[in-house]
Amino acid sequence: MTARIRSSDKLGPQTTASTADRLLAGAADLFRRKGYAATTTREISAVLGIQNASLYYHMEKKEDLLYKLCLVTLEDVARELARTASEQDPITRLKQMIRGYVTLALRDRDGHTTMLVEMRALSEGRRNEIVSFRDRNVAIVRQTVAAAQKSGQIRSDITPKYLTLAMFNLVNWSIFWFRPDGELNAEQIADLLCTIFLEGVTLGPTQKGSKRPATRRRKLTS
Amino acid sequence: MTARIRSSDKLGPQTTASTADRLLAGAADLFRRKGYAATTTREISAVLGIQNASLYYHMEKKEDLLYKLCLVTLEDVARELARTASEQDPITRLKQMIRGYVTLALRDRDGHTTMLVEMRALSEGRRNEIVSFRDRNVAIVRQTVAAAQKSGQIRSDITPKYLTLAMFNLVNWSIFWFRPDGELNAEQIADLLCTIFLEGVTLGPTQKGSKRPATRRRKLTS
DNA sequence: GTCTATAGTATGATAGAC
DNA sequence: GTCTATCATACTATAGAC
Repeated sequence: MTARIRSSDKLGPQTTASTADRLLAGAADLFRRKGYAATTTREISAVLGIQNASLYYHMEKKEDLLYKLCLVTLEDVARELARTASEQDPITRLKQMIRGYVTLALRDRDGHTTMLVEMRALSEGRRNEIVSFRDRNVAIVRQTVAAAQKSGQIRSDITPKYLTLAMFNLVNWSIFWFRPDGELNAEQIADLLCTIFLEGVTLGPTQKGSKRPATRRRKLTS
Repeated sequence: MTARIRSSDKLGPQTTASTADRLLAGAADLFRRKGYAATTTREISAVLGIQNASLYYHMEKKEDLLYKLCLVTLEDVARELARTASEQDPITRLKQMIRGYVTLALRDRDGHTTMLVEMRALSEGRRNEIVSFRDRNVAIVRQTVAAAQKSGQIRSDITPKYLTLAMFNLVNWSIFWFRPDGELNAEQIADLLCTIFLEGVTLGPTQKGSKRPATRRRKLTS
């Protein structure tokens, strides 16, 4: 079982990664930056330093790369969500899910962006498979949202469906603007988005910072 | 000055739209569903019921369609944001901006999705132009966010930059899952997201619905 | 303003040597 | 496992008739 290589992995000078892994990582990088359709197999092979034809020893067709990327990325998400299974308190579990998911997605923007926006380029059968995999992951979050409603920890005037959609809205778009060398790292963005999702941005109508002082006193961004 | 045709516009049976307008609308629809690179000029011409070559009477090259779409979509956004200029109260203005923007984006998903995700396919010069146009729009929102902080209406432990990014996160991703024939219409989604952004999802630590009863009493989704 | 015909190029993929 | 050479196809865009 060899680990996949992500652009975020800081590889040592003499790292040996299998060609299959470097292929997937290189393709993910190009797919995120240029899109799947606009990326040519020649560009992918150039990243590996091999000829276009040599790619076809490692894959059958270009679409295989996209499919595999979607699959392993969704497996990462499923694994991350499963890590929270032991937590009994719904709201604590939801926080763990959000933080874990955001951190994961921002650390592997290539895979997540490709999976989320290039999924449509897959053949119908594979697309259906990937979509239902994604939906299963979303359903796990939604169940936790519903549990947090039942325990009276989060608002119930909005259905779990839309609360969950709003949560993914809030976190997913980050993959488009996050920069690994920016002022905030992945964990900090995760905390920030988690806080906004849970608390919102409004203070009391007139008084400043009087409402939820515990989280309001320390600055979250500089 | 002829109005652009959007897929959301309910055209009467004998509507006459210029070929240029139908071209832009047809391209936007394809670009959103398949992506810019994966959409061929033959598919675009087929939507208009003309031959591939006939397209080139209306444009110079395929990229012109993408450029024009980005431009008119950003002009729509600028116009929508400008409509709030008369409002003096920062938080009220911010609400108007969010509701107006979400409603606009969801009504013209073709244009907004294309602008937001296919922008990268533009030539460098045009892309820079479009990016700075978008950034000017974002800056207008950010100023209002900053004003709402100064007036003590929203939290100041997060910088205007990240509050604004979080806001656009929350609203932009909706273009990917919103369906015009879904259970909630554009205005309802706009209200819902606006509420979550302002209030968050958390209720008090133990007591149910005791915190912000005014907005919590009526159900926002069924 | 749309047509037919086609040029010119780039693409995904294969064949077969090493 | 990678190479050179190349095929077959699809694409954007142009030329010129109507």
